[in-house]
Amino acid sequence: MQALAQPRRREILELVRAREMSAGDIATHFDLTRPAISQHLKVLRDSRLVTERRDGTRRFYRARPEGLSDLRKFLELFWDYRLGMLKDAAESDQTRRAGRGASPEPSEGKGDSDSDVS
Amino acid sequence: MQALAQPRRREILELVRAREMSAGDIATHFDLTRPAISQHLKVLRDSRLVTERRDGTRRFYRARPEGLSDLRKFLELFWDYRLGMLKDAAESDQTRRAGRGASPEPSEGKGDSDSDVS
DNA sequence: AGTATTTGTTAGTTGACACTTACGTAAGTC
DNA sequence: GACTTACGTAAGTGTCAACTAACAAATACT
Repeated sequence: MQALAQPRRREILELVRAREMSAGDIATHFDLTRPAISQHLKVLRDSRLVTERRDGTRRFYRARPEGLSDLRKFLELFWDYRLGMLKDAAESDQTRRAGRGASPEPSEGKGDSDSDVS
Repeated sequence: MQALAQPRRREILELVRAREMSAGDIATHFDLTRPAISQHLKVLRDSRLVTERRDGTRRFYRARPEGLSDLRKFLELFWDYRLGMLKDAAESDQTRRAGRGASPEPSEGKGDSDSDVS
C-alpha cells in the first residue's frame, strides 16, 4: 500500500494499465532519469503491482490489478461498516427504543456537513 | 491518499471506525506521545477522513468513509479495466478473429504466474 | 572478437516527514 | 482570579525515501 503513496508511482501504473510498455518508453513520459524509473519499477515489482516480461534487452511492464486487492479489502471494510451503521440506526429507531443506559454520546452525526457519497 | 501511507494513520482510522473517541483515548492505544497523535489527527482532518466534534475541553473523532471515495474510484478504474480486458479477449476470440495486423507482442498474459483475485 | 543499446544496481546527497520536548490555548473547578 | 485538564501548535532532531551520477550486466549487431 505504501507503494501507492507516491504520485509518480500511480502515474506509472495508469500508464501501463491498458498496454504493456518498456522501461525506456515509460521513462520518456516523465522528466526523470531512467534510473529513477527503474527504482520505481522495482518498488512496484516488489509490491506485486506490475508484471515483468523480458524480450531481448528490453523489459515490458504491465499493471496487475489483483495486487490492489488488499487495499480494496481495506476500503470495503469501511464501506460495509457505513452501510451497517445506517441499518443499525434505522432499526434502533424503530424497534428497541429502550436505550443502552445513558451513554454520554449525543451521537449528532446526522448533519455531517457534506456527503459526497459516490 | 497520501494520508493513508502511514500505518499509524490507518490504525487510528480503524480505531474510530465504529465508535467516536476522544484524542486522549486514542493516544492511550499507542506508544506515542499525545502531540504525535494530534499531528496525525490534523493530517486526517485536513484530508477529510475524520470528523471532529468538540464537547467542552474534549474533542471526539470519528471516521468518515466518504473521504475514501477518491481512492475507491481509483481502484475501480483498474478493476473495471480488468473486467473489460477479459470481456474484450473473450469477444475477440469468438467473433472477429481477423487480428489487428501482426502486432509483435506475444501477449503471453494468460498463465500470469498466480492469480489471487479476491 | 568488439561496440552499441537497453536496462538494473550502487553510492551519495537532498528533502520530506514522523517523532519528542516545550509552550500556548480553551474550558471546567475551586 | 488561580489551578487543573485536555488538546493543539511551534521548534528541533533523526530517519527514510526519492533523486542524480557513475558503474555493471545482458543482448543485438558488425
